[in-house]
Amino acid sequence: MMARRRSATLEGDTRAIDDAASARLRAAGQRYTSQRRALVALLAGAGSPLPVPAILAAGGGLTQSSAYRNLAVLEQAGVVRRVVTDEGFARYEPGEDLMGHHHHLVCSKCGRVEDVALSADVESQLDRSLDRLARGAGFASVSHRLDLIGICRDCG
Amino acid sequence: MMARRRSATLEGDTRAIDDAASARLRAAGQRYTSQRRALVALLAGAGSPLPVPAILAAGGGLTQSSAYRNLAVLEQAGVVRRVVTDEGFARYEPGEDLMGHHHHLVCSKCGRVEDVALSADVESQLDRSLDRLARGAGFASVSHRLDLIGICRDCG
DNA sequence: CTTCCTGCAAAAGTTTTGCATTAAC
DNA sequence: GTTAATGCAAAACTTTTGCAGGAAG
Repeated sequence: MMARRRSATLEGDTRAIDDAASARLRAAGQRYTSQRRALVALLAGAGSPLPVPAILAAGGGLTQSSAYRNLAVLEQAGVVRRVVTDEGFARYEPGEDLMGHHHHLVCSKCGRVEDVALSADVESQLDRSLDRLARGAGFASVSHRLDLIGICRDCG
Repeated sequence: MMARRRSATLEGDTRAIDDAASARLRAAGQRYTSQRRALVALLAGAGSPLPVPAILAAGGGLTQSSAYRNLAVLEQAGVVRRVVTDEGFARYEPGEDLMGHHHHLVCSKCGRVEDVALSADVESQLDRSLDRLARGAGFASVSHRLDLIGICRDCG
């Protein structure tokens, strides 16, 4: 079955994500330590962006300060992405090009966050519209962040 | 010239926004004090969402705690909206139905935020797609938040 | 006069930083 | 061996809360 949609990204492939992370950190002059490896594996397997407390609770045995420091390094290397919601704290997920471009369904009651993808044609039409809009406003090299806010099945 | 696009919202009309704010606060059992009036006027005239330090610096003479408390009250009454970016602090703007539905152009270098609107047809097609997507995931009553991230003319 | 709002001060929460120690290359 | 990563503790920062005094209805 080759029905899985083709993609230029590494999607759920943990091994490939690990390799990419290694290469990018090396390129950035950073070491790929076991803590960082564990962080990347945890985020890659999570299916939704994780807040720092959840990362600490996952048992990797890392300190709060190391978590923040390593996440910052991984973010700068383009391996992870910092996701903000209106919860008052940040969440982290693998970078766009590792996970594939996607959006978030956010429950406004419980804060639950789920990954979702837009269909390719809607996404590309949106991209074109946003590009035009941004150019008109003098903004360059535009990406976008689209979140859906609603009530999840458990809270509804 | 009446070329200004028709809209069901109050858009830039400060007087109408003030009246609406008054009505909503009364309906919520809250008073429309001079501080709150000043807050609403400030946000309505700003053209982009303001962080609390900027609100304090605007000279209204209000305290930090009063600013946060009043913004929370105004948010619950549906008069203002709390906007989160990845800056580590929140910004505030007049509520959607007062300002009109719009999005934000965010400069990833300097943090500058500008209001922009999508064309009506792109917006409505997007709405339909997102509704379908959310329903499929079991989410109800969905709104969306779309930000464009790029480099502004001053930073480019 | 009763209720809510305001200011001041302290607390709570997340994230950052300093410094000595340990691990990676 | 040299350089960078880690743990612990303290600090910085945004936001929230307690409480006494003051304004609004």
